[in-house]
Amino acid sequence: MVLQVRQGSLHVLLWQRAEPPFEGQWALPGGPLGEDERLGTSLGHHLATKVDLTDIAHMEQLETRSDPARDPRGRVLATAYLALISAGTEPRIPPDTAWHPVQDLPPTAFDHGSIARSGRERLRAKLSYTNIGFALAPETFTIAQLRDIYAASVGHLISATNLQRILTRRGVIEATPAAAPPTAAGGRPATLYRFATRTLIVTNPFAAFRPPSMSPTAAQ
Amino acid sequence: MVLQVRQGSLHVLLWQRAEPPFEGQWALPGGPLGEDERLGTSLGHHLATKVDLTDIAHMEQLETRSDPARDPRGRVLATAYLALISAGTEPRIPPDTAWHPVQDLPPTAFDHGSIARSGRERLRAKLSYTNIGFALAPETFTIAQLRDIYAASVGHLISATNLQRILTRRGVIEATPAAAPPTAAGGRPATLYRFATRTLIVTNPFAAFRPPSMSPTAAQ
DNA sequence: CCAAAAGTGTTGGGAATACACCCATGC
DNA sequence: GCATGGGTGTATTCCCAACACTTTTGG
Repeated sequence: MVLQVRQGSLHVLLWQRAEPPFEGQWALPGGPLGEDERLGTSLGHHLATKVDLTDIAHMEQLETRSDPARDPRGRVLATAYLALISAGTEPRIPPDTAWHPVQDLPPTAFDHGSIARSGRERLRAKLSYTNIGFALAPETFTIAQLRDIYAASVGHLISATNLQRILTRRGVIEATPAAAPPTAAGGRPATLYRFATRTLIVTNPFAAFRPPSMSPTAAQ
Repeated sequence: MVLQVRQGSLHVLLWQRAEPPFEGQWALPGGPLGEDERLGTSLGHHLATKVDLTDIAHMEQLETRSDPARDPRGRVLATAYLALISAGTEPRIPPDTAWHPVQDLPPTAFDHGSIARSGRERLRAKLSYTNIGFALAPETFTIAQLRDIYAASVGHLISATNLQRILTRRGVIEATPAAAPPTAAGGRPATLYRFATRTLIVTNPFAAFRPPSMSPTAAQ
């Protein structure tokens, strides 16, 4: 499943089925596994060829669905992946695909609605203890932009003030020398930030049960 | 993969292969998926019939491995599961299987060593933000016993004092009226505790980015 | 009475929220 | 100057680790 923050809310790319089963309903892009492929590279090929998606900022495996009744044509196993695209990039997509808000899905084929919701949960959880936001944000961004991306992904308001402090204290984002000019309405120019690393890193490993005498200063 | 805390450390149940490939090396128990089964029930059947395991306290899916070279005989997809057994139960197991400490594995077949380590990581993480300890602990237990189980699973010392406070504050464990008698060396009798619920519950959902004005008191 | 084990009180620090306040720009 | 948006200072709260201290048993 491909997720992107668009117009202030989290969207998933869906493909409208032209044939039964589930004709006319919306499905996640994907396809059968090639004989000598891994699941991840297979999905990469399907996304590139079918929906012309090549600029995926992060991809990870979600879960494998195995209900024998999930496909009326017979047993089909499906391994779902989470793929993220940075806000602002506008991939060319075929006419039978469209972006849909995850919190307001159209009728979906198979168990794809449930997969989309579980992918959203995975993203929401990882935003709070990893740097996975790098895959949703553009190369550089203002804190206000990043706050909107986080808010759209987790589904509730986020304080820009605290977001900046949390992510800088953890070393997830860093300021660049550049600044974004204010709009016509005025206002102070916003510092442009970037993610310190653009590969997935767990930044908040221990919610509790820290090892003894692993003081936060020693953790540096 | 079946995990249990035994003799103060986390063990995994392995089966010694009698035939090539990987003859003599140790593999995770499992087997092919039946035509009309789900992955989870299939694994349940394999564990029950092959290694006589029926008392699994918790099971969840880990990940699906798809490297075309992971099995020299040809392409085999494998979906790994994490299955936990309560400490103290002693399942009958066939003679060609044995418990091995996860931190000191024998030579393993396929990618099963890597799967075992990733399962341990999943368990370690979930211990800190869910009640998953219910699946490793017996029905009732003293805090000292629970501390040993947690320490074996996460791999470092745990303070019984703080463990008790954290888990009771979160409502994960609760005291029973009963107490365990002290040993011959004396000492105050230990209160017996139990897990409030014995199904998986996320108890620490927000490591950061809590919704606004969701005060911890209002969260009750 | 003493050793041993369990449990409670208490202190200190780090992290996160909330909010007041200051900064820099356009008009 | 004033509105607007960006950023910092700071108080409060909560959570957790650490450790001292009390409780309850066996010998």
